[in-house]
Amino acid sequence: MSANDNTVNIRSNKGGYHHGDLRSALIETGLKLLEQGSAETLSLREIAREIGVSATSIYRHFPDKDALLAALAAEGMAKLAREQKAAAKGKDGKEAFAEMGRAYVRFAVRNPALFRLIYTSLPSAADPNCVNQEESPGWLLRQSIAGLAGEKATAAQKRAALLRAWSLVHGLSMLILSGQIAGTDADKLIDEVVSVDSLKLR
Amino acid sequence: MSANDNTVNIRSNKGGYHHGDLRSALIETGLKLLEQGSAETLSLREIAREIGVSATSIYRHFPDKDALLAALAAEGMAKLAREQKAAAKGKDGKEAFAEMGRAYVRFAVRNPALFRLIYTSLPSAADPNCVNQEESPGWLLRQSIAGLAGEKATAAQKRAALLRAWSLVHGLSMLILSGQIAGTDADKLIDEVVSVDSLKLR
DNA sequence: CAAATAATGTTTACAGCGACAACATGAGCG
DNA sequence: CGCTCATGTTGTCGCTGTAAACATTATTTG
Repeated sequence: MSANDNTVNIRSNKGGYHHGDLRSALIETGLKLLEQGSAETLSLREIAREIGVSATSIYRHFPDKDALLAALAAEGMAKLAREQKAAAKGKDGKEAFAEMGRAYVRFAVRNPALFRLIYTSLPSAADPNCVNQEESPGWLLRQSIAGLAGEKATAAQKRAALLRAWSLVHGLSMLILSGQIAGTDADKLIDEVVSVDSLKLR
Repeated sequence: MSANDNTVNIRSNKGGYHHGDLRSALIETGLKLLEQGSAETLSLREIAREIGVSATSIYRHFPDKDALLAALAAEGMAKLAREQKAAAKGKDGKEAFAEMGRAYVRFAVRNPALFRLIYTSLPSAADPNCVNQEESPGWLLRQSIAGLAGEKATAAQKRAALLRAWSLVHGLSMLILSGQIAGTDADKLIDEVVSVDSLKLR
């Protein structure tokens, strides 16, 4: 369920001094604690405590807190991208896009702290070598939109369409998370907003 | 430029023990420091230091840090609403709405930390007695959209139109702030996205 | 296989933070 | 003038992130 999906070659805590796969454990528990609190209330010491390891051991795997948070964000981004793909699987065209949008908002609602973290742009996340590429949610939306925008759409038109689509789902997600949209069912909201007709695609 | 616009009836630090209008000073300096750092990096002690007052004096005016942040957020919300109004002044219909959208995004870009704070929903900001009403940006958008949506639009249609419009500008703002939209001119982005045609208004 | 070396985890320590309690000051009212 | 209470201060606590020095184990190498 976590980290890099290698079936964790740990002996998990064979008995003592060395943990085995602390790095994965850090990310895993980090994500877990993120489910019950924001990224700001998340503390390195709490993670360490949870794992049962000294507070400073973290620094053998990450230069500082931001680096760990960046790793969590990358993990979350991959998870979001996976869910988007899964939601659109089997569909194509308009429906594929709509399903991706739904998956996007649903992810935000179900993982508020993680979602916020993803889009909080710590300095480290702006690294050019970072995951801002193939696996990013924006990329996936781009692909689905590109197919939608029609053959004779210019590059600029496609770009604008992507921008509108992404802004729409992202904005809806954020507004829901910040409690600005009073107690309405999230799923209904998604359908109201993420209807392909609402995007000027061509 | 700050607080509640009352021309600060302070003697500003007449010489000693009592400051005069610490509460306003706290908000003012809080907003100032927010311009060069996030809400998380903002510390009560730093604000106090800046004003030249002891760290704990803050607690004579706010129960805790969240309360001060909530006050800053309220201040920011009012400022945003003011700029929206000003931008739409003299215009009406589609243009009024477009100008409001532009003002919204522009505000976000120019006041990133403050904008984020506004939509961070501290528990205190969820208070029912809070400013979530008339002066809120959402409310203003609602008004302009209501006018746009046509006479025979149902309430549900109007609600959906508002939701789409707000999501669009909010999402664009957030994406820009999080650095997801690579180095393009913000003003151009606004015009690309916030074109009334892109909203399914009727 | 044994010794050197590198990787990983621990202990100790420090400064900065938010917050509480006890105390000091002085403004406003009788 | 003197009381009172709002406002500002000092001292302290437990928490945080993180640096330095040290301990333990894995891994490489002779």
